[in-house]
Amino acid sequence: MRHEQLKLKNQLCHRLYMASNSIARAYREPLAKVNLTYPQYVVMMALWEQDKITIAELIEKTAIDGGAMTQILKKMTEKCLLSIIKDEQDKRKRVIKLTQEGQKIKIKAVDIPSQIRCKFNNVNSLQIEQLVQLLDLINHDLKTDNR
Amino acid sequence: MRHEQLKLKNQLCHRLYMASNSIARAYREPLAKVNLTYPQYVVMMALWEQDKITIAELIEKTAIDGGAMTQILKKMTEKCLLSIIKDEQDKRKRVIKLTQEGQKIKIKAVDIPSQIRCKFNNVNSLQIEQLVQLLDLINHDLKTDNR
DNA sequence: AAAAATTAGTTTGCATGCAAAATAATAACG
DNA sequence: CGTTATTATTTTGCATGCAAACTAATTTTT
Repeated sequence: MRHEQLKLKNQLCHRLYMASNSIARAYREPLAKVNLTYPQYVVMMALWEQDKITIAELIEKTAIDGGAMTQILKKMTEKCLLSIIKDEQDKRKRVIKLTQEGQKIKIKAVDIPSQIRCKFNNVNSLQIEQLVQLLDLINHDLKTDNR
Repeated sequence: MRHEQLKLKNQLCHRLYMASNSIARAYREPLAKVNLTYPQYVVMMALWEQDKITIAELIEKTAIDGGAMTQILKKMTEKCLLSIIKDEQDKRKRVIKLTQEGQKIKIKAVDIPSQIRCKFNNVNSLQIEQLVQLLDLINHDLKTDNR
């Protein structure tokens, strides 16, 4: 029966909506201690993995919206976490580079993911692994679709 | 090794972030045809399930932020989808009631979830079921924590 | 080489999500 | 019964997510 599908509790999208919001909320407090918002943290993680990358590459890695990225990078520049350098070869491009301050914060932020994971009392590692794989399938299907 | 955890592709939160955003994006186009945003649609689904409920109950069911809810309901009132009625017993409370227009839209919106599900070419029903169950575990652990 | 198309980023406007402060009304308490 | 605490909602301020329009620089066409 189609109306059964319309119930909120049967909707994958609503589960994702809640899970995504509540995980972001869980990150908020620990991230506040290092003065970062969640998307800013995502940018930091991308740069800790690979520094000196283009804004376009950063958008690709983080899946953060381009318009939002401009604002996020501006604020992070003001906090002296990174600097935005013009590319001399291609003057349209800009390269993002962590400052020493930005590199140092990594030490404080390394433990945050495991702190969050501690909150999952009723979810074991195997289940998290399954969850990640299933989300990958979803992400893959929707990525190829949205174009 | 702890630094391995910091990689974006190993982070549950980032998968959720991407999946939640891309599902919401997938809903955008079909919802635009019935002139609804995603959170507005969530409110509609809650009301189709049970009409004439309190704002607090609506917040509970939808997990939408209270501050946002006020704005969402205001816009939906302007679109004549629902009306906000003062509760005479307890004048702090307000009851939300669908208009005829709001009830009618259900017919057009019933098929949207299955339209989205069609996009999951590489995910079968069993996997979606698993995903929903795992997300429930996450949501449960984080809900009991965030208080 | 000049026009057209494409690419990299930025800006703008609208709709949340969220924390915190503010309101209004009801319940609790001494 | 009047003061205090609690509850239901709203308001405010900040940080995105997203679509669409816009700018600047580079590449492709003709």
